[in-house]
Amino acid sequence: MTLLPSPQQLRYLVALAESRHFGRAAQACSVTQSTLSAGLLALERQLDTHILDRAAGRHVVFTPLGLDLVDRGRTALASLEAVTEAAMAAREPMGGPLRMGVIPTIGPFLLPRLMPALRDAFPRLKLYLREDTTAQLADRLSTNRLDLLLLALPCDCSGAEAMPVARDGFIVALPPGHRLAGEEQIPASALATERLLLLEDGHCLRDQALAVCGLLAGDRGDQDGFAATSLHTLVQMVASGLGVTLLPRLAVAAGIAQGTGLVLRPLAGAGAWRTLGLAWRPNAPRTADYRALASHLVETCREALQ
Amino acid sequence: MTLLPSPQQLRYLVALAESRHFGRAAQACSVTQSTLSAGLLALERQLDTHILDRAAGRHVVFTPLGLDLVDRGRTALASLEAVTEAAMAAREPMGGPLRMGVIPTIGPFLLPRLMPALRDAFPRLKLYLREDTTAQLADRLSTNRLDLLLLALPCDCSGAEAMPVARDGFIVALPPGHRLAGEEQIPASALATERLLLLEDGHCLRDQALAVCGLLAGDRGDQDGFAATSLHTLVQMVASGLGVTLLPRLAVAAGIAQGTGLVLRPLAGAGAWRTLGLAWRPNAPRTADYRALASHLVETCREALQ
DNA sequence: CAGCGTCATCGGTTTTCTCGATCAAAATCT
DNA sequence: AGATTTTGATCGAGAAAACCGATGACGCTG
Repeated sequence: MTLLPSPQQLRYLVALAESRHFGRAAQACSVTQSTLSAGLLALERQLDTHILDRAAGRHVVFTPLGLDLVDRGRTALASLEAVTEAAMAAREPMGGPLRMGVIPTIGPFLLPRLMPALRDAFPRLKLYLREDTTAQLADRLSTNRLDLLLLALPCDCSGAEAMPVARDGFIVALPPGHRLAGEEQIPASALATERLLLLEDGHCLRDQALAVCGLLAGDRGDQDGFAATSLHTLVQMVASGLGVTLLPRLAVAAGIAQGTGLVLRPLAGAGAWRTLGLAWRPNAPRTADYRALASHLVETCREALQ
Repeated sequence: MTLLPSPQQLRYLVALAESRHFGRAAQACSVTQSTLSAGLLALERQLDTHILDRAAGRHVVFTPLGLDLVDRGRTALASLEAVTEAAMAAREPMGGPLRMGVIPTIGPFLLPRLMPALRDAFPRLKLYLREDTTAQLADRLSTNRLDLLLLALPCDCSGAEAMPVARDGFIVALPPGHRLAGEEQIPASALATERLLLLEDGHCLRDQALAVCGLLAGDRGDQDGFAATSLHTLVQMVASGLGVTLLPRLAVAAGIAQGTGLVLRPLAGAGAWRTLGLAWRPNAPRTADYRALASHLVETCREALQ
């Protein structure tokens, strides 16, 4: 039988990798520096390898193998945690802390509605939130720093399991008095000749808006070099007559354009929406919780979209 | 900080799941029965759950959660092993034991050549072999019971990383005096009217042979209910005039048809071959070794195919 | 009902883990 | 340069955990 590294030692290892400082790493592990030092030395002795380059002056320097081991240690710890988490989840559903990532074009408009509903439904649920772009969230999901993502599907989170929860329609936002303001609905083709304002690169809404207009990403290169950093600034830009844009109905329903005088018209056409959904690691210990959360989200989204 | 299960406890858990007997499980873990029993109780206490259904009379019965935890424990142990293995692999490349799976239409013809070459090149390598069908091997790869597969690509080992090592051409095997025996090469179309003998279902060579003849699996349903269980029996069947077949060049080069009087002609056409390759789990601790092995295989295959 | 097989429990021993204190070396300050 | 501080390694002692052998409890079997 192989000699396995102890979870403790792995904790020391990854803590050291994160702080690059024995004392602080020890503090993070709630042990003394001597304990952490001895633990790491024991690990090196057990594996019969050098994890740290102790010749390298003052600072903590990992060997190439050391960095590899840090990575593997992290995943090993995560899989150990999955065992206890699965047990906890079975003992009391929706119990422990849940780290959820949300994209900025959903979060501010759905969460204010979602959170109270969840507090009522699952009083013991502790929901930690992080707002970031799809790519960033996907990275954090795959590296076990997030448990659950709320974003637009399909997302290229390799290997993730996803579940759709709602269709979010696109709304065309026009400055007051715009030539299209008279229409009930606006077909995507009518936007081809308009100056279409978009979020800056990295926001999935940008690509989805372009796609629904039949354009490729990069096709339309922010002619004036101005892209908005949030839906709120985007709305302001439209209001100052710089152009038109597409907003998610969710944001409109949450009142993003209130008081701006903008003209809001649904985008016409069959595919004039994007899919919102949850994504998580397959084999995650609490998939049952996630599915329950998803069905709650379906309800909340329906309400939020009127 | 979460309380993690100890690797020891997880070992006890999976050992018990495998033997369903405390005494034998303890023996497998090289501890006494009392130790294993106490360890499992401690685990149940730590996780505050019931893993075993102790009301269930005589035999060891797991709760549903218990079975889930066994599974998660297995993967957690595997990821811990990956840490030590990565260290060992870095210390001495091609060092430790390597569990390789091979399909039956490659193994018997390539391994006799491969093994001596590997022994020379990597004297410290300990290669454990298992011969089985692609599906079985893929299952064992994904459940960490095998490290490396030698098979025909593409294989549907979900999530596996693969590397091609050779093209193995198809050879048409005809009974002596067959009407096609005069040809230099035989086009796939000429086989459409022949009685094509194949391996039984489950062997990938069967599907590949059908595909290269432009037939779908199931198209040709072993009309007489007879399918061979190995290439050797297949050769015997052709020799007794029951029909014709396709053999991998590798098998022919290894002399599978020697002494049978069979007429052997290359199959003509651009796609008249299949790809042999290695497959392994991505993030496996010894991918460097696997790649080195792959390049050795390229050489051995070239030689084996003349 | 006696005997056997199986798992849980108990006391004692060995091993491992951890702490506080101390040391040596490098970095920083004076 | 010399003193001081910072940082990681080391040491001895105490605490905790793992393990073993023996024993107990319970159900199954003959």
